[in-house]
Amino acid sequence: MSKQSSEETRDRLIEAAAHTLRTEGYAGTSARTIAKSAGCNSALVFYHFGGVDPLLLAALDRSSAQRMAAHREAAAQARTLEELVEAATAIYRTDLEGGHITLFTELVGAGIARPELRKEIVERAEPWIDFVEQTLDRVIGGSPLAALLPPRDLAYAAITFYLGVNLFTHLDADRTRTEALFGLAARVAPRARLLTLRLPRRRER
Amino acid sequence: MSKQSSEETRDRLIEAAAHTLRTEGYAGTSARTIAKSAGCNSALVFYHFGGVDPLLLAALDRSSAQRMAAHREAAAQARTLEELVEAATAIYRTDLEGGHITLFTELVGAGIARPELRKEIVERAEPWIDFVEQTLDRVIGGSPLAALLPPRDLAYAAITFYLGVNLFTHLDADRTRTEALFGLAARVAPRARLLTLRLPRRRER
Amino acid sequence: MSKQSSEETRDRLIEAAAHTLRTEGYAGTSARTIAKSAGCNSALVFYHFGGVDPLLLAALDRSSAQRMAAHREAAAQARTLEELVEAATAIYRTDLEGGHITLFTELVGAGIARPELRKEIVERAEPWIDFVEQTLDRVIGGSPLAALLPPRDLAYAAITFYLGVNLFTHLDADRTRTEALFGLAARVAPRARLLTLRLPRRRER
Amino acid sequence: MSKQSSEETRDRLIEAAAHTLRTEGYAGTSARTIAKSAGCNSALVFYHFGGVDPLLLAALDRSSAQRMAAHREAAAQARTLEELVEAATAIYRTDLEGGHITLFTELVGAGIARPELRKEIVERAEPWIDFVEQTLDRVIGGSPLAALLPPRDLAYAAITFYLGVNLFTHLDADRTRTEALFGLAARVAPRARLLTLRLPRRRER
DNA sequence: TATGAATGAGTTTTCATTCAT
DNA sequence: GATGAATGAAAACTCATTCAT
Repeated sequence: MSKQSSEETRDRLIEAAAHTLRTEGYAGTSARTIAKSAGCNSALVFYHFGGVDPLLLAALDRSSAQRMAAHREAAAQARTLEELVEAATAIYRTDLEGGHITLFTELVGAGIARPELRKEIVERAEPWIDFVEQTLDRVIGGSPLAALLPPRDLAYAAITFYLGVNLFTHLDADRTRTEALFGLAARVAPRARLLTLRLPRRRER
Repeated sequence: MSKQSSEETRDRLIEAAAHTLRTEGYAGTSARTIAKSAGCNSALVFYHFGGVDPLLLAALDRSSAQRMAAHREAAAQARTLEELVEAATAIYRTDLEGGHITLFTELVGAGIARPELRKEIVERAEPWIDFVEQTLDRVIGGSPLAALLPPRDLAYAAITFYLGVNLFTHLDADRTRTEALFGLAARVAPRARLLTLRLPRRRER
Repeated sequence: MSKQSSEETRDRLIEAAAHTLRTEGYAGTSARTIAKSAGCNSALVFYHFGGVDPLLLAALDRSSAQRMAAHREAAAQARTLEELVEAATAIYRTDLEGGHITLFTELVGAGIARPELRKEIVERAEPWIDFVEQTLDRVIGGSPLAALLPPRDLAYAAITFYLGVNLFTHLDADRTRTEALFGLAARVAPRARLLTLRLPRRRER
Repeated sequence: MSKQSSEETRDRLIEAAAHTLRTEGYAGTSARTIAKSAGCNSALVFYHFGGVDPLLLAALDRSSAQRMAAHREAAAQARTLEELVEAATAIYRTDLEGGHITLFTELVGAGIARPELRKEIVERAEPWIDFVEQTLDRVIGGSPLAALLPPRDLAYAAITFYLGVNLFTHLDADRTRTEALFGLAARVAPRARLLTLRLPRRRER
């Protein structure tokens, strides 16, 4: 019926995969449901991507690429830890509205139960850890704080935390709780450098 | 063939469910695989528990009850934030070795894609948030630190973080990274009260 | 818990079977659903009756016995064909309200698909054919009408018709249609004897 | 293994469904038994028809279409009520031999216990009521008999009766009884117009 | 008499995947 | 490139039935 370019079909499938994953969840996402949403035959999922999971990973990659470009720019503006927390908060809200969190979390959830997926997911987290590390290094690198909290570890902590936040946001309908976490971070960030002061002898408690 | 007490069979099924979930993941866990592992007929899963998910939740409940008892005791020993971080680190290691993290994380992962499960999982997280809050309240309640970091919010942060840690531990084979996070916490904890000092005017960066 | 007499339990099961059949239909009637409604263990269905179908037949027998007693009395009042049609109409309405039609029709429907049941059902129709035949014989026996329409055949026709009526009443929500059938019979009955007049030569149509 | 045209497979499935329903009854008719009889995979029942019941209804529709075409022609030949009864008798015998009665009655029986099926079955009875009404209207319309026995009501009575006949034929192995019913009708039909004569005063009985 | 545990066979349904066209 | 037919495996779940107690 339709003589479309390969590229266009792949594109439609990726969009449909992302959409289905976001609206139906991984459990409701199959070659058929994706294909129906894309308006094409489900065999194309295998023809173009080799399977359902590779297609979903392609959707994740597209989502990640978009976010990475946008977030890199946003993070580049931050000069202090406070600004960085502000940026992270904005990033979280953008990700949430854009459905990226849902997309990502659904795949993480699926990966938990499927070793093949697991590997792919973890690989795709590395660039983000690097990104956060580089950003932290730029902002606090060389400072006494960086000596106490090495950017690499801090990056890993941030990503781990963000993963938990994503999960909770997804599981729990109550958004105020996750928002409170960013509020907490905003209150701590400007004080973080205090952590590097000389520690007075502690009075017995 | 052999008529056993209900309790014993239920017990075997719960153990088998936990074991299957830990070794095969949620994707490999079905009434059949559980029953095979328990050495009984798969219809018993429905007879005794009404379905697969209720059985898995029963397994989670058993795991949670055991952990809650043990961890409550461990946490009760902690008098300072440092000791609390130490306790949390020990808890994490115990949970990891005991397979509790895998069990819990598999169910969280499954819950992501299944709204019915989601509800149950979130409900089962509440007692843990309460537990952490109470513990924090006992240790830092009334201090200036508690004013900056309200135990309720901190508890939520801790659980969120722990959730992220569980996930990463489960996804990523490399355990040194998660261990590093606890090391970070151990270095920060004794300095946390510095955060409450008066903030000197910041030099322009 | 309850030490009841065998008779009482059988009774409760029979009532429960009738009730379940009426409200849930044969498809929703199993040893378990009946037992639950009777408030006893489903194994008792087999202990007391040997299976689900024998129990349902027992329920049918009880229903039939009640109806036969009542209907025999009602039919005995009828002296003419008109009165007999009136009585039949009343019987239909009573059966409908009493749930007998549902009970019977559900079993007939089940019997259609199950040869073992079929036999039992047919056997249980015989006394009714006899009853109708006897009644017709009393009312029109010896008359010219009986020569044209032998009571035995007429009885079989009536039962067949009643079976069809039961079925349609059960399948079709619109009761006015079946009511119209009885209206038709009421109009024909007083004229039936006209059928026995000498047939005039027919004009070509 | 072998890729055939959709039409051919659908056809085989419909034939197999009709055959299974006729020989095994609704209780013995499942996606598996049908597919085995059709020599194909049982998933095709769902692929092509969406379920077992839709397939069975398709089989009924095919059977009905064939019968409607043939019976319409046969009924069109009848000019008098006698001829109509003859035609109906022939129709009954044809339906019986062709297995249509079994097919239809099995589905009616199944519909009794299944509300979803019920609706479909009743809908499929309407065209037959219309057909009988039209035929009666053509044959006795405008006559005094039609005033006494309105074709619409008579059609409903005929279908109800035929339903009962189908049922009894199906339940009871003894065909002579149902044959006797048609004999009865054959004797009454030529006399039916007598019903419209003026009713003489009845002697007290 | 009554119970509840247990079983095996059966059901519908969905899925990833392959393949001829 | 794209389609629709086909397949086999697997899922959750229900049922009649048996049996030790």
